[in-house]
Amino acid sequence: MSNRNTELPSCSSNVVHEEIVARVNEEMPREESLYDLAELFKVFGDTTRVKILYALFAAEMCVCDIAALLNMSQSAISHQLRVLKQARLVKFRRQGKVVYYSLDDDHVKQIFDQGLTHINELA
Amino acid sequence: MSNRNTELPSCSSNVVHEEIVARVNEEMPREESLYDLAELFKVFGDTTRVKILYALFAAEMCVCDIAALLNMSQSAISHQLRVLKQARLVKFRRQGKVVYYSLDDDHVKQIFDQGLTHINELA
DNA sequence: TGTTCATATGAATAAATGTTCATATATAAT
DNA sequence: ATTATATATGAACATTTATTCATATGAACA
Repeated sequence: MSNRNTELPSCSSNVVHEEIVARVNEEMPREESLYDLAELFKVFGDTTRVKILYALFAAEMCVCDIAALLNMSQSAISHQLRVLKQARLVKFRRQGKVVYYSLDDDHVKQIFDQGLTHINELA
Repeated sequence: MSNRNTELPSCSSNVVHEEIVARVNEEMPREESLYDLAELFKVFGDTTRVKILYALFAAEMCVCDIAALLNMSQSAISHQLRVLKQARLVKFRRQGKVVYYSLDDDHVKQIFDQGLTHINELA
């Protein structure tokens, strides 16, 4: 994912609508926000992680429970929980040997619901 | 702790909280919805595509404009527009040699705004 | 102490993905 | 027709990523 900064564009510039490009450029959010946004959605862009988050919408669960629910290995779940943890989407508490995970964010559900709305309207 | 041994996965099942797993399993959306949702977010999970969509929030634009705006090759933009087209997030119209792209969805902006809200509250 | 068990993690592997390069397609103009 | 130009697309390449396997960590308990 490299972004070289060469100078002018690829098309011959009499086709580029300079005013529009300039105006849109003004209205674009900061580069960093766009990057962070893509990073957030990247976390949501995996079936396993989506399933884990939906599971945690319903209840706090231990790693073992989640693995059982999704019929996947403990290791796979643990790796993905780490991703969710790093994105600050889940939190956890330890109780003896067992680690319980739960949601650490209020927006996820809303974002997912919006996404489902979009999907359902396509169908 | 009484426990049947179903032949579920990885951890020894006396730790799995069967009732919780069963209940959560009931509440999970259909497998297909979860898959589609992840696919949708996968589309949002790339900086270039996020930028393109934000650009189209502001105005209808031709491929050349977008390439100029983002300082990227026409080919790269065209490839990504194809992904957005397949996800039915953008539509286009042809006018002579120029193809103009615009948004084909009302939810994207809302989803993105939710995402930005999330990000900003982390900061 | 040593054992057991739930979870975490590093390394390896396979699969997916974004960009570039070269080229094809489609439209307009000469 | 021929040329020019805006866009699309296939192949190649590099990079990222999800899972597995083996093993480490950390807590309870005999």
